[in-house]
Amino acid sequence: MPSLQPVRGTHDILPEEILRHRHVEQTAMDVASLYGFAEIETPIFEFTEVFARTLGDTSDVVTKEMYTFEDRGGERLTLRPENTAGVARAFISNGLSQRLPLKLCYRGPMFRYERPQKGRLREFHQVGVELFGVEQAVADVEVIALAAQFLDSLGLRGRVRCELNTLGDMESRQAYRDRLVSYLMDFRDRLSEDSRERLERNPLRILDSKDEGDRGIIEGAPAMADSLTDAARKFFDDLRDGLNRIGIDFRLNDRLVRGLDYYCHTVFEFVTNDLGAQGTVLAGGRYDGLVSQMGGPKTPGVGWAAGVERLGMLVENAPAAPRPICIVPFGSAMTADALALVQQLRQKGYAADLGYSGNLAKRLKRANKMNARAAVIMGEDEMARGAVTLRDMDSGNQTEIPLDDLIDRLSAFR
RNA sequence: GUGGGAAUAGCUCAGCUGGUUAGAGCACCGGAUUGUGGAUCCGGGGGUCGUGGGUUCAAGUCCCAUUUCCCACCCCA
Repeated sequence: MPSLQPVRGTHDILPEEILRHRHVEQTAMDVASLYGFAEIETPIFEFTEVFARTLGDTSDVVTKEMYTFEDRGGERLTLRPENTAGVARAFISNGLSQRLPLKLCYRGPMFRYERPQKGRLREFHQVGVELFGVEQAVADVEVIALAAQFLDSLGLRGRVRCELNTLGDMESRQAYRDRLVSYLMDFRDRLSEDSRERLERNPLRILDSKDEGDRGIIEGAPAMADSLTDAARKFFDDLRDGLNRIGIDFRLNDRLVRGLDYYCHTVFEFVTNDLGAQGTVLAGGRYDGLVSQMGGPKTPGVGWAAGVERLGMLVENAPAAPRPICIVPFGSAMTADALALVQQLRQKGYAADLGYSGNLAKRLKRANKMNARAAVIMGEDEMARGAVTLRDMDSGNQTEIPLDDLIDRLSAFR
Protein backbone atom coordinates (compact mmCIF):
# COMPACT_ATOMS: atom_id res chain seq x y z
CA MET A 1 0.00 0.00 0.00
CA PRO A 2 2.71 2.57 0.81
CA SER A 3 3.98 2.13 -2.72
CA LEU A 4 0.65 3.31 -4.12
CA GLN A 5 0.81 6.64 -2.38
CA PRO A 6 2.97 9.31 -3.95
CA VAL A 7 6.37 9.96 -2.41
CA ARG A 8 6.20 12.22 0.62
CA GLY A 9 5.91 15.86 -0.30
CA THR A 10 4.89 15.16 -3.89
CA HIS A 11 1.40 15.08 -5.32
CA ASP A 12 -0.49 14.53 -8.52
CA ILE A 13 -1.77 17.65 -10.17
CA LEU A 14 -5.20 16.73 -11.48
CA PRO A 15 -6.79 18.43 -14.49
CA GLU A 16 -8.83 21.00 -12.52
CA GLU A 17 -5.82 22.05 -10.51
CA ILE A 18 -3.46 22.22 -13.41
CA LEU A 19 -5.63 24.89 -15.01
CA ARG A 20 -4.72 27.21 -12.18
CA HIS A 21 -1.13 26.08 -12.29
CA ARG A 22 -0.85 26.88 -15.98
CA HIS A 23 -2.65 30.15 -15.47
CA VAL A 24 -0.03 31.27 -12.96
CA GLU A 25 2.85 30.14 -15.17
CA GLN A 26 1.43 31.56 -18.34
CA THR A 27 0.64 34.91 -16.75
CA ALA A 28 4.23 35.11 -15.52
CA MET A 29 5.63 34.32 -18.94
CA ASP A 30 3.27 36.73 -20.69
CA VAL A 31 4.01 39.64 -18.38
CA ALA A 32 7.74 38.89 -18.48
CA SER A 33 7.68 39.07 -22.24
CA LEU A 34 6.22 42.58 -21.99
CA TYR A 35 9.39 43.51 -20.14
CA GLY A 36 11.58 41.89 -22.76
CA PHE A 37 12.30 38.61 -21.01
CA ALA A 38 12.66 35.45 -23.10
CA GLU A 39 12.01 31.99 -21.75
CA ILE A 40 14.85 29.58 -21.09
CA GLU A 41 14.69 26.00 -19.87
CA THR A 42 17.63 24.49 -18.08
CA PRO A 43 18.07 20.85 -17.01
CA ILE A 44 16.26 19.63 -13.93
CA PHE A 45 19.53 18.23 -12.62
CA GLU A 46 23.00 19.69 -12.62
CA PHE A 47 26.36 18.75 -11.23
CA THR A 48 26.10 19.12 -7.48
CA GLU A 49 28.87 21.71 -7.56
CA VAL A 50 26.63 24.16 -9.40
CA PHE A 51 24.43 24.50 -6.34
CA ALA A 52 26.90 23.70 -3.59
CA ARG A 53 29.28 26.46 -4.64
CA THR A 54 26.77 29.18 -5.35
CA LEU A 55 24.12 28.88 -2.66
CA GLY A 56 26.62 28.91 0.19
CA ASP A 57 28.24 26.12 2.16
CA THR A 58 26.26 26.95 5.25
CA SER A 59 22.81 27.44 3.78
CA ASP A 60 20.23 24.91 4.82
CA VAL A 61 19.32 24.33 1.22
CA VAL A 62 22.78 22.99 0.51
CA THR A 63 23.53 21.30 3.79
CA LYS A 64 20.35 19.34 4.26
CA GLU A 65 17.75 19.90 1.60
CA MET A 66 19.24 18.79 -1.70
CA TYR A 67 18.31 15.65 -3.57
CA THR A 68 21.81 14.53 -4.46
CA PHE A 69 22.72 11.23 -6.06
CA GLU A 70 25.42 9.53 -8.03
CA ASP A 71 24.55 8.41 -11.54
CA ARG A 72 25.78 5.23 -13.18
CA GLY A 73 28.79 7.02 -14.51
CA GLY A 74 29.79 8.07 -11.01
CA GLU A 75 28.86 11.74 -11.43
CA ARG A 76 27.52 13.61 -8.42
CA LEU A 77 24.25 15.17 -9.53
CA THR A 78 21.55 17.18 -7.76
CA LEU A 79 17.91 17.85 -8.60
CA ARG A 80 17.70 21.60 -8.75
CA PRO A 81 16.50 23.21 -5.49
CA GLU A 82 16.14 26.57 -7.30
CA ASN A 83 16.92 27.83 -10.76
CA THR A 84 19.10 30.91 -10.47
CA ALA A 85 22.26 28.85 -10.25
CA GLY A 86 21.22 26.77 -13.24
CA VAL A 87 20.43 29.82 -15.35
CA ALA A 88 23.75 31.40 -14.36
CA ARG A 89 25.51 28.20 -15.36
CA ALA A 90 23.71 28.22 -18.71
CA PHE A 91 24.66 31.86 -19.12
CA ILE A 92 28.31 30.93 -18.80
CA SER A 93 28.15 27.64 -20.73
CA ASN A 94 26.53 29.26 -23.73
CA GLY A 95 28.71 32.35 -23.81
CA LEU A 96 25.68 34.58 -23.33
CA SER A 97 27.84 37.36 -21.93
CA GLN A 98 28.08 38.45 -25.57
CA ARG A 99 24.43 39.48 -25.47
CA LEU A 100 24.23 41.75 -22.45
CA PRO A 101 22.01 43.01 -21.11
CA LEU A 102 20.17 39.72 -21.08
CA LYS A 103 16.69 39.01 -19.73
CA LEU A 104 15.63 35.44 -19.13
CA CYS A 105 12.59 33.87 -17.53
CA TYR A 106 11.76 30.28 -16.64
CA ARG A 107 9.22 27.95 -15.12
CA GLY A 108 9.45 24.41 -13.86
CA PRO A 109 9.77 21.96 -11.00
CA MET A 110 12.23 22.35 -8.13
CA PHE A 111 13.12 19.83 -5.44
CA ARG A 112 13.97 20.27 -1.78
CA TYR A 113 14.09 17.64 0.92
CA GLU A 114 12.02 19.49 3.52
CA ARG A 115 9.35 18.55 5.97
CA PRO A 116 6.13 19.11 4.02
CA GLN A 117 3.58 21.64 5.14
CA LYS A 118 0.90 23.62 3.42
CA GLY A 119 2.61 25.60 0.67
CA ARG A 120 5.78 23.62 1.16
CA LEU A 121 6.37 20.55 -0.93
CA ARG A 122 9.37 18.46 -1.84
CA GLU A 123 8.58 18.81 -5.50
CA PHE A 124 7.20 22.25 -6.20
CA HIS A 125 7.13 24.68 -9.09
CA GLN A 126 8.58 28.10 -9.58
CA VAL A 127 8.45 30.79 -12.18
CA GLY A 128 11.23 33.32 -12.17
CA VAL A 129 13.18 35.96 -14.02
CA GLU A 130 16.87 36.86 -14.19
CA LEU A 131 18.37 40.02 -15.62
CA PHE A 132 22.11 39.94 -16.32
CA GLY A 133 24.52 42.71 -17.08
CA VAL A 134 23.02 45.87 -15.59
CA GLU A 135 24.75 47.28 -12.57
CA GLN A 136 22.45 50.27 -12.07
CA ALA A 137 19.49 50.15 -9.73
CA VAL A 138 17.14 50.72 -12.64
CA ALA A 139 17.42 47.01 -13.36
CA ASP A 140 16.18 46.21 -9.87
CA VAL A 141 13.33 48.68 -10.30
CA GLU A 142 12.26 47.00 -13.52
CA VAL A 143 12.46 43.53 -12.09
CA ILE A 144 10.36 44.52 -9.08
CA ALA A 145 7.90 46.33 -11.34
CA LEU A 146 7.59 43.15 -13.37
CA ALA A 147 6.86 41.18 -10.20
CA ALA A 148 4.20 43.67 -9.15
CA GLN A 149 2.53 43.63 -12.55
CA PHE A 150 2.58 39.84 -12.62
CA LEU A 151 0.86 39.64 -9.23
CA ASP A 152 -1.64 42.31 -10.27
CA SER A 153 -2.45 40.31 -13.38
CA LEU A 154 -3.29 37.36 -11.19
CA GLY A 155 -5.75 39.58 -9.32
CA LEU A 156 -3.68 39.65 -6.14
CA ARG A 157 -3.36 43.39 -5.73
CA GLY A 158 -4.19 44.16 -2.13
CA ARG A 159 -3.52 40.62 -0.94
CA VAL A 160 0.24 40.84 -1.21
CA ARG A 161 2.66 43.56 -0.17
CA CYS A 162 6.23 44.19 -1.20
CA GLU A 163 8.88 44.31 1.50
CA LEU A 164 12.26 45.71 0.65
CA ASN A 165 15.70 45.88 2.18
CA THR A 166 19.32 46.23 1.21
CA LEU A 167 22.22 44.06 2.24
CA GLY A 168 24.68 46.55 0.78
CA ASP A 169 27.71 45.59 -1.23
CA MET A 170 30.22 43.01 -0.08
CA GLU A 171 32.10 45.60 1.96
CA SER A 172 28.97 46.90 3.71
CA ARG A 173 27.71 43.44 4.32
CA GLN A 174 30.91 42.24 5.91
CA ALA A 175 31.17 45.32 8.09
CA TYR A 176 27.60 44.94 9.22
CA ARG A 177 28.02 41.28 9.90
CA ASP A 178 30.95 42.01 12.19
CA ARG A 179 29.09 44.73 14.07
CA LEU A 180 26.05 42.55 14.46
CA VAL A 181 28.00 39.57 15.74
CA SER A 182 29.89 41.61 18.27
CA TYR A 183 26.62 43.10 19.51
CA LEU A 184 24.94 39.72 19.76
CA MET A 185 27.89 38.12 21.50
CA ASP A 186 27.04 40.12 24.58
CA PHE A 187 23.67 38.41 24.70
CA ARG A 188 24.89 35.03 23.60
CA ASP A 189 23.53 33.17 26.62
CA ARG A 190 20.10 34.70 26.28
CA LEU A 191 19.67 33.88 22.60
CA SER A 192 17.53 30.93 21.55
CA GLU A 193 19.32 27.74 20.68
CA ASP A 194 18.53 28.24 16.99
CA SER A 195 19.99 31.69 17.05
CA ARG A 196 23.17 30.67 18.87
CA GLU A 197 23.61 28.20 16.04
CA ARG A 198 23.00 30.94 13.48
CA LEU A 199 25.56 33.15 15.13
CA GLU A 200 28.25 31.06 13.51
CA ARG A 201 26.60 30.10 10.24
CA ASN A 202 24.42 32.98 9.20
CA PRO A 203 24.14 35.75 11.80
CA LEU A 204 21.96 37.96 9.59
CA ARG A 205 19.18 35.43 9.88
CA ILE A 206 18.91 36.12 13.58
CA LEU A 207 17.27 39.41 12.62
CA ASP A 208 14.44 37.30 11.26
CA SER A 209 13.97 35.16 14.37
CA LYS A 210 10.46 34.57 15.64
CA ASP A 211 11.61 33.75 19.14
CA GLU A 212 10.23 36.21 21.72
CA GLY A 213 13.47 36.49 23.63
CA ASP A 214 15.48 36.99 20.48
CA ARG A 215 13.19 39.75 19.33
CA GLY A 216 13.86 41.76 22.42
CA ILE A 217 17.58 41.50 21.86
CA ILE A 218 17.27 42.30 18.18
CA GLU A 219 15.47 45.55 18.90
CA GLY A 220 18.66 47.03 20.19
CA ALA A 221 20.82 45.62 17.41
CA PRO A 222 22.75 47.95 15.09
CA ALA A 223 20.97 48.73 11.83
CA MET A 224 22.22 47.73 8.43
CA ALA A 225 21.64 51.26 7.22
CA ASP A 226 24.45 52.55 9.43
CA SER A 227 26.98 50.19 7.88
CA LEU A 228 26.33 51.03 4.26
CA THR A 229 29.17 52.42 2.19
CA ASP A 230 28.39 55.60 0.29
CA ALA A 231 28.08 53.65 -2.93
CA ALA A 232 25.69 51.14 -1.39
CA ARG A 233 23.62 53.91 0.12
CA LYS A 234 23.40 55.65 -3.25
CA PHE A 235 22.31 52.42 -4.88
CA PHE A 236 19.52 51.92 -2.39
CA ASP A 237 18.41 55.54 -2.78
CA ASP A 238 18.27 55.12 -6.54
CA LEU A 239 16.21 51.97 -6.14
CA ARG A 240 13.66 53.61 -3.88
CA ASP A 241 13.46 56.70 -6.05
CA GLY A 242 12.86 54.54 -9.09
CA LEU A 243 10.09 52.56 -7.42
CA ASN A 244 8.43 55.73 -6.17
CA ARG A 245 8.68 57.32 -9.60
CA ILE A 246 6.63 54.54 -11.21
CA GLY A 247 4.24 54.07 -8.31
CA ILE A 248 5.33 50.69 -6.96
CA ASP A 249 4.34 50.40 -3.31
CA PHE A 250 6.84 48.88 -0.94
CA ARG A 251 7.59 48.78 2.74
CA LEU A 252 11.08 48.94 4.16
CA ASN A 253 11.88 46.01 6.38
CA ASP A 254 15.36 46.10 7.80
CA ARG A 255 14.87 42.62 9.24
CA LEU A 256 14.49 41.14 5.77
CA VAL A 257 17.43 38.93 4.84
CA ARG A 258 17.94 36.08 2.44
CA GLY A 259 19.16 32.59 3.11
CA LEU A 260 21.16 32.16 -0.03
CA ASP A 261 24.69 33.47 -0.11
CA TYR A 262 24.69 35.07 -3.50
CA TYR A 263 22.50 38.05 -2.69
CA CYS A 264 23.84 41.59 -2.27
CA HIS A 265 22.29 45.05 -2.33
CA THR A 266 18.60 44.64 -3.08
CA VAL A 267 16.48 41.99 -1.40
CA PHE A 268 12.71 41.92 -1.58
CA GLU A 269 9.76 39.69 -0.85
CA PHE A 270 6.12 39.82 -1.79
CA VAL A 271 4.22 38.37 1.13
CA THR A 272 0.63 37.55 2.01
CA ASN A 273 -1.18 36.93 5.26
CA ASP A 274 -3.48 34.38 3.67
CA LEU A 275 -1.21 31.35 3.57
CA GLY A 276 -0.21 30.82 7.19
CA ALA A 277 3.48 30.45 7.87
CA GLN A 278 4.46 30.11 4.22
CA GLY A 279 3.51 33.66 3.38
CA THR A 280 6.29 34.48 0.97
CA VAL A 281 4.93 34.17 -2.50
CA LEU A 282 7.68 35.77 -4.56
CA ALA A 283 11.18 36.77 -3.54
CA GLY A 284 14.47 37.79 -5.00
CA GLY A 285 17.27 40.26 -5.11
CA ARG A 286 20.56 41.22 -6.63
CA TYR A 287 23.45 38.78 -7.08
CA ASP A 288 26.38 40.64 -8.55
CA GLY A 289 28.94 38.11 -7.44
CA LEU A 290 27.25 34.96 -8.65
CA VAL A 291 28.44 34.63 -12.23
CA SER A 292 32.06 35.43 -11.49
CA GLN A 293 32.01 33.16 -8.48
CA MET A 294 31.00 30.32 -10.79
CA GLY A 295 33.93 31.07 -13.04
CA GLY A 296 32.24 33.29 -15.60
CA PRO A 297 33.00 36.88 -16.54
CA LYS A 298 32.18 39.40 -13.83
CA THR A 299 28.51 40.08 -14.52
CA PRO A 300 25.92 41.71 -12.29
CA GLY A 301 22.48 40.16 -12.02
CA VAL A 302 19.10 40.63 -10.39
CA GLY A 303 16.02 38.45 -10.37
CA TRP A 304 13.26 36.72 -8.46
CA ALA A 305 11.39 33.46 -8.18
CA ALA A 306 7.77 32.83 -7.25
CA GLY A 307 6.07 29.71 -5.93
CA VAL A 308 3.46 28.46 -8.37
CA GLU A 309 1.57 26.33 -5.83
CA ARG A 310 1.45 29.16 -3.30
CA LEU A 311 0.16 31.59 -5.89
CA GLY A 312 -2.29 28.98 -7.13
CA MET A 313 -3.82 28.83 -3.66
CA LEU A 314 -4.41 32.58 -3.71
CA VAL A 315 -5.73 32.93 -7.24
CA GLU A 316 -9.49 32.99 -7.22
CA ASN A 317 -10.64 32.89 -10.81
CA ALA A 318 -8.51 30.61 -12.87
CA PRO A 319 -9.78 30.36 -16.43
CA ALA A 320 -12.03 27.40 -17.14
CA ALA A 321 -11.45 24.82 -19.85
CA PRO A 322 -13.03 25.75 -23.19
CA ARG A 323 -16.66 24.71 -23.49
CA PRO A 324 -17.14 22.07 -26.15
CA ILE A 325 -19.79 21.59 -28.78
CA CYS A 326 -21.26 18.18 -28.13
CA ILE A 327 -22.41 15.97 -31.01
CA VAL A 328 -25.34 13.80 -30.05
CA PRO A 329 -26.03 11.10 -32.61
CA PHE A 330 -29.28 9.29 -32.13
CA GLY A 331 -29.91 5.88 -33.62
CA SER A 332 -27.01 3.63 -34.52
CA ALA A 333 -27.04 4.60 -38.18
CA MET A 334 -25.93 8.09 -37.17
CA THR A 335 -22.67 7.17 -35.50
CA ALA A 336 -20.52 7.28 -38.61
CA ASP A 337 -21.94 10.68 -39.60
CA ALA A 338 -21.36 11.96 -36.08
CA LEU A 339 -17.75 10.87 -36.14
CA ALA A 340 -17.20 12.68 -39.41
CA LEU A 341 -18.86 15.81 -38.07
CA VAL A 342 -17.00 15.93 -34.78
CA GLN A 343 -13.75 15.54 -36.66
CA GLN A 344 -14.68 18.35 -39.01
CA LEU A 345 -15.48 20.68 -36.12
CA ARG A 346 -12.21 19.94 -34.38
CA GLN A 347 -10.30 20.71 -37.54
CA LYS A 348 -12.12 24.02 -37.70
CA GLY A 349 -10.82 24.76 -34.23
CA TYR A 350 -13.86 23.96 -32.11
CA ALA A 351 -13.59 21.92 -28.94
CA ALA A 352 -16.00 19.15 -29.86
CA ASP A 353 -17.01 15.89 -28.29
CA LEU A 354 -19.18 12.87 -29.00
CA GLY A 355 -21.86 11.33 -26.85
CA TYR A 356 -20.77 7.72 -27.13
CA SER A 357 -23.74 5.72 -25.99
CA GLY A 358 -27.13 5.73 -24.38
CA ASN A 359 -30.44 7.26 -25.25
CA LEU A 360 -30.95 10.91 -26.05
CA ALA A 361 -31.57 11.93 -22.46
CA LYS A 362 -28.42 10.21 -21.33
CA ARG A 363 -26.28 11.79 -23.99
CA LEU A 364 -27.60 15.24 -23.25
CA LYS A 365 -26.95 14.63 -19.60
CA ARG A 366 -23.39 13.80 -20.45
CA ALA A 367 -23.13 16.88 -22.65
CA ASN A 368 -24.35 18.91 -19.72
CA LYS A 369 -21.70 17.40 -17.50
CA MET A 370 -19.03 18.29 -20.03
CA ASN A 371 -20.25 21.86 -19.71
CA ALA A 372 -21.06 21.87 -23.42
CA ARG A 373 -22.01 25.21 -24.91
CA ALA A 374 -24.22 23.65 -27.55
CA ALA A 375 -25.36 20.24 -28.67
CA VAL A 376 -25.82 19.08 -32.24
CA ILE A 377 -28.54 16.45 -32.24
CA MET A 378 -28.38 14.11 -35.20
CA GLY A 379 -31.63 12.14 -35.13
CA GLU A 380 -32.99 9.95 -37.85
CA ASP A 381 -35.90 12.27 -38.59
CA GLU A 382 -33.90 15.40 -39.29
CA MET A 383 -31.00 13.57 -40.91
CA ALA A 384 -33.46 12.15 -43.41
CA ARG A 385 -34.13 15.77 -44.34
CA GLY A 386 -30.42 16.60 -44.43
CA ALA A 387 -30.77 18.58 -41.23
CA VAL A 388 -29.64 18.52 -37.60
CA THR A 389 -31.01 20.08 -34.42
CA LEU A 390 -28.79 22.69 -32.83
CA ARG A 391 -29.45 23.13 -29.14
CA ASP A 392 -28.18 25.96 -27.00
CA MET A 393 -27.28 24.24 -23.75
CA ASP A 394 -27.55 27.41 -21.69
CA SER A 395 -30.96 28.63 -22.81
CA GLY A 396 -32.40 25.29 -23.85
CA ASN A 397 -33.55 26.80 -27.15
CA GLN A 398 -33.12 24.62 -30.19
CA THR A 399 -33.80 24.84 -33.89
CA GLU A 400 -33.59 22.48 -36.80
CA ILE A 401 -31.11 23.68 -39.40
CA PRO A 402 -29.75 22.27 -42.66
CA LEU A 403 -26.53 20.36 -42.03
CA ASP A 404 -24.78 22.59 -44.55
CA ASP A 405 -25.47 25.66 -42.40
CA LEU A 406 -24.12 24.15 -39.23
CA ILE A 407 -20.60 25.56 -39.33
CA ASP A 408 -21.94 29.07 -39.89
CA ARG A 409 -24.45 28.80 -37.10
CA LEU A 410 -21.88 27.45 -34.66
CA SER A 411 -19.87 30.64 -34.84
CA ALA A 412 -22.42 32.07 -32.41
CA PHE A 413 -21.18 29.59 -29.83
CA ARG A 414 -17.48 30.25 -30.19
C1' G B 1 15.68 17.77 11.99
C1' U B 2 12.04 19.39 16.65
C1' G B 3 7.08 19.82 18.97
C1' G B 4 1.68 19.07 18.57
C1' G B 5 -2.97 17.28 16.00
C1' A B 6 -5.27 13.97 12.49
C1' A B 7 -6.25 9.53 9.20
C1' U B 8 -13.58 5.93 8.60
C1' A B 9 -16.95 5.47 0.88
C1' G B 10 -14.36 9.36 -4.83
C1' C B 11 -15.19 14.21 -1.42
C1' U B 12 -16.84 16.45 3.52
C1' C B 13 -17.66 14.14 7.92
C1' A B 14 -20.82 11.21 12.07
C1' G B 15 -19.77 6.78 14.79
C1' C B 16 -20.94 8.48 22.95
C1' U B 17 -17.52 5.29 28.25
C1' G B 18 -14.96 -1.31 23.30
C1' G B 19 -20.70 -4.93 22.06
C1' U B 20 -24.85 -7.95 16.28
C1' U B 21 -24.38 -7.38 9.06
C1' A B 22 -19.99 0.58 9.85
C1' G B 23 -23.69 5.45 8.70
C1' A B 24 -25.17 10.52 6.45
C1' G B 25 -24.76 14.42 2.82
C1' C B 26 -22.53 15.38 -1.80
C1' A B 27 -20.64 12.71 -6.05
C1' C B 28 -21.20 8.27 -9.20
C1' C B 29 -24.46 4.51 -11.74
C1' G B 30 -29.52 2.90 -12.95
C1' G B 31 -34.90 3.81 -13.21
C1' A B 32 -39.40 7.07 -13.43
C1' U B 33 -38.62 9.39 -19.09
C1' U B 34 -36.74 3.92 -25.61
C1' G B 35 -36.60 12.17 -29.27
C1' U B 36 -34.54 16.17 -25.01
C1' G B 37 -29.77 17.81 -20.08
C1' G B 38 -29.70 21.08 -15.45
C1' A B 39 -34.90 20.16 -11.01
C1' U B 40 -37.63 16.28 -8.32
C1' C B 41 -38.68 11.26 -6.76
C1' C B 42 -37.19 6.02 -6.35
C1' G B 43 -33.38 2.43 -6.37
C1' G B 44 -28.13 0.71 -6.66
C1' G B 45 -22.85 0.00 -6.41
C1' G B 46 -19.03 1.17 -3.61
C1' G B 47 -15.14 0.50 2.89
C1' U B 48 -9.29 -5.12 4.10
C1' C B 49 -12.15 1.95 9.25
C1' G B 50 -3.91 4.38 6.53
C1' U B 51 -0.54 -0.04 7.50
C1' G B 52 1.59 -3.72 11.00
C1' G B 53 1.56 -5.65 15.74
C1' G B 54 -0.65 -6.03 20.80
C1' U B 55 -4.61 -6.07 24.88
C1' U B 56 -9.63 -8.40 25.05
C1' C B 57 -14.74 -13.27 24.87
C1' A B 58 -15.18 -8.94 21.51
C1' A B 59 -11.31 -3.29 18.58
C1' G B 60 -13.27 1.86 13.79
C1' U B 61 -13.13 2.72 19.24
C1' C B 62 -7.78 1.06 23.99
C1' C B 63 -1.98 0.45 23.69
C1' C B 64 2.73 0.35 20.72
C1' A B 65 5.19 1.02 16.16
C1' U B 66 5.08 2.85 11.28
C1' U B 67 3.48 5.78 6.92
C1' U B 68 1.11 10.02 5.15
C1' C B 69 -1.39 14.68 5.78
C1' C B 70 -2.28 19.16 8.71
C1' C B 71 -0.41 23.15 12.33
C1' A B 72 3.88 25.47 14.37
C1' C B 73 9.38 25.68 14.72
C1' C B 74 13.29 25.52 11.26
C1' C B 75 13.94 26.82 6.14
C1' C B 76 12.22 29.04 1.90
C1' A B 77 9.09 30.29 -3.24
